[in-house]
Amino acid sequence: MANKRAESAESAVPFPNICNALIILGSKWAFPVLAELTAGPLRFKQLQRNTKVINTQSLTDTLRLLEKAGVVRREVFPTVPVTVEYSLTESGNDFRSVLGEMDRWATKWGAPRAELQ
Amino acid sequence: MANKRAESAESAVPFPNICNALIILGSKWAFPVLAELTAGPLRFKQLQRNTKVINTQSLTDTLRLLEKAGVVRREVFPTVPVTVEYSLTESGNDFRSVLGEMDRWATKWGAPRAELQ
DNA sequence: CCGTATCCCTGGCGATACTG
DNA sequence: CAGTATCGCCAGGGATACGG
Repeated sequence: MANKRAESAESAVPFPNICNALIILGSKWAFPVLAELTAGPLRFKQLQRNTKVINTQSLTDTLRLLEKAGVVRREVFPTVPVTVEYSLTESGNDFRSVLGEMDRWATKWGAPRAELQ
Repeated sequence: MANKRAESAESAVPFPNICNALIILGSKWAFPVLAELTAGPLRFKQLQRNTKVINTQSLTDTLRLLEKAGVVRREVFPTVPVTVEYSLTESGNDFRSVLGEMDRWATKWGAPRAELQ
């Protein structure tokens, strides 16, 4: 077994700053919401319809999370009834490169189970 | 409000193939384990020590998940007592570019809450 | 050393009802 | 329309004990 590290290993984790990104990707609905918003701003109800299954509570939770993470901006327009629009911030837009890389990888390696049993 | 999409939106999700990647990133310990393995093969106990907090059950669950996802390879050496070594597959190694992109993003946008309250 | 087998327990998610 | 307020559930994670 070609393993030098096993005997002398120290826990020096690569990619130390990823935590923020993981918080986003960890939440169940964060990605679908983000994906929807990459195509342009949307309002609450519209997001709810597009992401399909999601219920009110989960959607608001997700949006609050993404706001705190700084990737989504919330704008209120004082119409009657009130209109609220969600859009990506600059960092949110930049996050697309992450999603793009994930997509490239997922496409390249397809269905994993198939070929390696 | 500059929103054309809100009125006519259809749910055509970008990045349709990401699901596999999300399965990996979704599990709590998958990333730390993956991160450890990017530096080289490790044995079970060593992984457990390096990733610190993790317990036996969670670690095995995580490793089985990563095996099924095709990113981790498990090799048994019939020593006494038995030795088991975990390493990244080709797709597992390629996954580093995803982690790298996440790291780049997380580093660039740092601590989110601070500046944009 | 490398796990499997249990049990417990928390928080994320779903569903529903209601307010500004 | 855009949420807040509750409640219940249960899958996933933690701790421990034991087997090959």
